[in-house]
Amino acid sequence: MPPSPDEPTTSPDPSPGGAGEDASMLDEIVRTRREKVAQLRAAGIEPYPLRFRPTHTVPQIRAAYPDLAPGTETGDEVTVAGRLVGKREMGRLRFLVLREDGEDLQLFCPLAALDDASRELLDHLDVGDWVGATGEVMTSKKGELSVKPAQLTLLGKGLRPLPKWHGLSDTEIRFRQRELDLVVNVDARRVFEIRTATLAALRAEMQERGYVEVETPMLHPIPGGATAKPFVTHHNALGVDLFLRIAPELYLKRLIAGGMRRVFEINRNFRNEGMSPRHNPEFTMLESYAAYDDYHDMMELTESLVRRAALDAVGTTELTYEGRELSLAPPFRRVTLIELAREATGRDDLSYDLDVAELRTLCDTHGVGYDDAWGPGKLIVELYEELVEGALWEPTFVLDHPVETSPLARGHRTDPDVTERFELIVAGRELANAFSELIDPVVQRERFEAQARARAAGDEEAMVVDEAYLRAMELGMPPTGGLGVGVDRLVMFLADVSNIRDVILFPTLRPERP
RNA sequence: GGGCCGCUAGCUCAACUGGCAGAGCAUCGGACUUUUAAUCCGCUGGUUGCAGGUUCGAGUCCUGCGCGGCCCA
Repeated sequence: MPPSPDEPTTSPDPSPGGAGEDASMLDEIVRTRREKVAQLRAAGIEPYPLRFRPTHTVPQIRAAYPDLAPGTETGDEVTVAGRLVGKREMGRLRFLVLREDGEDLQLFCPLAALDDASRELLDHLDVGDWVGATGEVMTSKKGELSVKPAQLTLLGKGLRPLPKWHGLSDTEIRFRQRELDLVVNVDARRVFEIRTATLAALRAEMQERGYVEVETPMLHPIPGGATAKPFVTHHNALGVDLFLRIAPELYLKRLIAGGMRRVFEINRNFRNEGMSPRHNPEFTMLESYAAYDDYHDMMELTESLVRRAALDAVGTTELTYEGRELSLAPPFRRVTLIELAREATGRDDLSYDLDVAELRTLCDTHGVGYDDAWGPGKLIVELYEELVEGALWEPTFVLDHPVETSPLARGHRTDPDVTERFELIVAGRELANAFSELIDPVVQRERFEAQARARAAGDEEAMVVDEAYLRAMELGMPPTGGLGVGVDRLVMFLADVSNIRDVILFPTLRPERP
């Protein structure tokens, strides 16, 4: 944005430095703290030192002295560190509160007990600063576990104020400045601890089952492995457009063709579609493939993964989600998609053999919109998704999706209209998707060509023929079971949050334009 | 993309039908040697998201825009 020509050219940085006459409160706070930095340096105290060696973390101290009587002096000397989140002054006695790893520890500071440099520092400390302390572990008269420092060390001076005890509730600031959210809101930290534990649990379960973790490309020459709109990027040296991956599926199956018996990958996928409380443009998937397995094996694997994640991350499979009870304890209900669609429409004769015209009428009856290009399979899936999916609360394996919407799944062993595929629905949302993989390269080529025709007819999400993948299949593939699990959604259930942005540290937002 | 709601001090929030923009906490100055959101005294702090309009007068009403939330597509 060019400056207006009449405006006198000044420093582009509106922050202090110039003499801000009508300084806001924030400007004043920042300026005061910068002055404190200068004063500390003048006193020989470095506000941003190189290193520090605590002997204990705050949680370790709390765990080591679980119940000392009030007024105890242990004689034990420790060195601790953390962020200053509280400061109470009582004349020549000061109380500081250090927070580390989400736990607090009081520093009990009679000025007389401190050396000169520490006293000087104490006069320039603000809530928000990083502080180290060396001293004796003791308890106050009221029994509060404390360290009585002989020495205080400034570890990093903060220039901005911390929101104090009203917390921080502005959702936009929580997402844009996650660091502030993490400092102020204990619950934010809890959610991401659950996320970390969930990822660890998923990896552990896969590794124990003999799956090897691999990394496949994020930059794809053609998008594939799912029906979704991709992000496009450009490689300058090669002079070609590349696509951020919408799914790792095809690369992982090429590894199965290459003889890697069991593989999995946990990483980001990117889909260039609308955003919502349940969709972030980049999201994390666990995808796995196992030679010799079919989708029944994948159901068993899914149940184990979900149970393991719940037990490891929150200690139980019996959750509360959005105020309702939700049990993630296997076994999960199994029911075919066509049965659910029949129940919802009251049409026992519903089948993939029905006329498109009749199915469209049925959609109209139930207020379900459709596209002219859709065949019977897609129309029935739409009926199911609109009328049933959102109402499935307890974990449910919805089985046997039609061929039309499942170009990478193999045909069902007994029913030619459908594939051996399932989606796991929990609380009305798709948590996992799996199939007995299609391993016949001739059939796969036909499926790709059908997709290409749909694409040519205007379906932007339809797949493109992937010759590299077909070549791998033509090398010969063993029977293969494949599974994808939406990690963000799993964490949402475990942490009981409704907005996907609460489980992603830095969710995608429209850029700030101050 | 559409509908609804929100945006006021660093934070959390007030401000009636259009009538002097406020409080608590934080900041700053002072008192205080066992506090726990310490307390007490005093002082600061505003482009009411942005731009325009109506009006004697707009945080409030109208139009457009920005960002966010929820619902829908």
